[in-house]
Amino acid sequence: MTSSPAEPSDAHKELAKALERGAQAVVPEHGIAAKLALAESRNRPLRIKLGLDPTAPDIHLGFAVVLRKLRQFQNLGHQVVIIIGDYTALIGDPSGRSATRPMLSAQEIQANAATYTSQLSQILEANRTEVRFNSEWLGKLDFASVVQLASRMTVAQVLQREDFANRMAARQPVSLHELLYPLAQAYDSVAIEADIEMGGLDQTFNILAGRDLQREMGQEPQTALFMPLLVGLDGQKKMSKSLGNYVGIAEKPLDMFSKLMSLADTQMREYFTLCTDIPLEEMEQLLGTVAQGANPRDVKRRLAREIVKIYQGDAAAAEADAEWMRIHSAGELPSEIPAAELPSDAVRSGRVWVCRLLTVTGMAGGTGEARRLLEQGGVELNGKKLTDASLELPVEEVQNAVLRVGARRYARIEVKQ
RNA sequence: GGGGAGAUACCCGAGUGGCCAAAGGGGACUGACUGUAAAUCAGUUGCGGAAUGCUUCCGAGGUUCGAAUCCUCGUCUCCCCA
Repeated sequence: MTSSPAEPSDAHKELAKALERGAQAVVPEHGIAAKLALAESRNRPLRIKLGLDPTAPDIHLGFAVVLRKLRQFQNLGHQVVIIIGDYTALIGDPSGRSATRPMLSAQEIQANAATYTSQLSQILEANRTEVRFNSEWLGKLDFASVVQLASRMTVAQVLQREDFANRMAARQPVSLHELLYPLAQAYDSVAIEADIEMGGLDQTFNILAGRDLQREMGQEPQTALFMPLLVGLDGQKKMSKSLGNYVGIAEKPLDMFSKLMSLADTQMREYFTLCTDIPLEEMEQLLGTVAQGANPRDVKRRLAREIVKIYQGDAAAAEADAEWMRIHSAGELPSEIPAAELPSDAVRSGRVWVCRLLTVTGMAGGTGEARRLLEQGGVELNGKKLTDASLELPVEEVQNAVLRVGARRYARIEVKQ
């Protein structure tokens, strides 16, 4: 059954190198080239597996790293198999968690999975993407089959895992059902006959368990392709929506651009590698110019522009760049300033109190905050700094005026009659 | 089934009768600096047209001149033993 796969050619190795761009690890080491050779010798596309937790879907650059990698395989004619872990979500993946995950309700899972599929199409090619729910096969297993499957893995093997080991050591509870998680994920690989499984390093145990189980069940073990987790804009934690350090792929070009420009210089290499298709040699050359004294801002602009281009197109990227320069470098006003309405009941005998102006336009959360912003010198009206919290402005002066709060919040005032 | 610990602002967390609108840290916001950032430094961070003003410390009652702090009941969380 496990006939030795064909020897990879130089061309395979070359392709594998490109596919391994940005990867953190590949197990076994030359597994990608080997799979490419296998695909060619058997004249069939590879099946690349990616398991997704149907929790909160949020397609941001971090998630896009993995999706773009999948797309790369698709471009070579391979088949992507997305597994929505609706059944495993009932267990709750213990990976990287110090506590038991809450179980999701069936409705939550359904709703999340639906949004996933629509979002995936933004990066993946639909006709080379198969979306499967693992309840399809896991739900069919009866207790005897589960027991039999479970017999293929030992408790010691499972407990070896860091998460469990740590929790045991810290006397945190580990529920029995959590021990079944790796087994379930491994069985997914068997069910869909995966050639390659992608995931983060936090998935090491689960993915390698898939290899073991496949071998046990007479299949050729999958190659594991580990992609790093993209560090978010804060430079500290992995990019995630809940941490607020993310860049969504559907954001407005200027927002995307601005967010990317706020990256720390030291994160540029990581973002170039994982979020763009710029050849690595070119990246090195660009980063090299910075070392020689070039303004890192310009290299970062290039980075931001490349990324915006991928999702919003070349024109939008160029526009975002120009706009950003206008605002930040030339210190000019943005070309589009959101309008804010000033309701008539905020006006008293032809005058508006500054604090009211700030709260009513949403620039300050309350009078106290408005006062603070004024006192701290963070408020400008038509380029004139305002600092007096008791100031009453005539309506004529406010109509159509540009209100700026802090470095980047603008509003054009529209007085409602 | 038995025993114990706890719930404080966006988050973590100190406070155990008045000196508490509540320490400290994180985060966020503002300013300075800059290369745009990061880093650093400084300030702010319940509401309030500001006042010896108002509403807060899981919820509901109570004790007291006075409660985040004490008591009762309730809700929820965690730990230990079985």
